[in-house]
Amino acid sequence: MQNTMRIGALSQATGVNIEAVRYYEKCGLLQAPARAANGYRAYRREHLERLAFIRQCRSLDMPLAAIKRLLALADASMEHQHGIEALLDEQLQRVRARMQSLKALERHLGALRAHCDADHHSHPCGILKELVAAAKSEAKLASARAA
Amino acid sequence: MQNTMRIGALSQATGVNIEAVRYYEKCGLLQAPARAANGYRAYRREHLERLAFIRQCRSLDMPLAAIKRLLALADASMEHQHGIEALLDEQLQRVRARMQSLKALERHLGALRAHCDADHHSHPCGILKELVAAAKSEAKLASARAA
DNA sequence: TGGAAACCCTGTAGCTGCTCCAGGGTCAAG
DNA sequence: CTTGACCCTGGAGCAGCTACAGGGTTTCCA
Repeated sequence: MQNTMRIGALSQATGVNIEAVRYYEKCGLLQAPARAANGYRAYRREHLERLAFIRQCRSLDMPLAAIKRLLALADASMEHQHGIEALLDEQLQRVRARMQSLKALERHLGALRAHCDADHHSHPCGILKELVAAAKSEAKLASARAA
Repeated sequence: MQNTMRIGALSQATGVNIEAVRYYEKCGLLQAPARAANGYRAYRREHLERLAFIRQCRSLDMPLAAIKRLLALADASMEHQHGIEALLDEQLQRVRARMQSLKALERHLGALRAHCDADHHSHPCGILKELVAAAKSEAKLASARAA
């Protein structure tokens, strides 16, 4: 038995889109596999594992460049503890920063939405007025800055 | 006095990049302004206000398409309360969903990082082992699925 | 044995929301 | 008269894919 699989099988097995698999190869994340006589890619177990690894990292929302660095570290040796911690911390920071701004955003949107509900009965669309008013006062400041 | 401004002034006043201003015009968010004899764009107060409005919305992280819809509603009349609420709710949902996934992500990363600290003294790089192991077991499942 | 369906290949264009650049024209100050 | 600051258009680039188009190959069933 030859334990190789074609791209379709790999895709099916991992749940990774065929085009994405080829994309990872093009970016140098997934090793280029051997080719069959007809030019079809012939993947082996190591590819499957590496692809799974990539997806693990992607599920942690790491950018491809970071994964590439991580793979380089892993390929080189297991000794680069420090680099890996740094990578992870970096990623954690990205995530936390993004979450902070989303929280602020949620408060903002929530306030706007509440305003709308409150106004609802008396007069139409407080939200839009709110946004427009905010924009106008911004605009006023802006034209002041300009002058 | 003619109270028109050129793109540079508008950009300066609002803090919006010149290229972004032109981009908004191209996308149909910002009305195309009149042109001076030399072809330069001549903006007026209404443009400034609209640009400020767009930025307000962008600061709420609304996609341009949503802002466009909102502007259409606003231009048509103030009566479309319902559409606007829906738009806002939609946006709120996007934000909350994204936040949920970021929270899960943070837990994940945090756990991994803690694992690393714990292992630190005994043997090198628990994280990488962790990730590799996860990838391998995923790969095993995957090849089972494939067979 | 024939022919359709399912698979594979490469290369390119599209998505979002900009940013940056090349290769020009315009205008005021020194 | 030239230098520098401003403006124009059109196109490429970023991430991380996805979705073609336009070909070749394999497989299965009658």
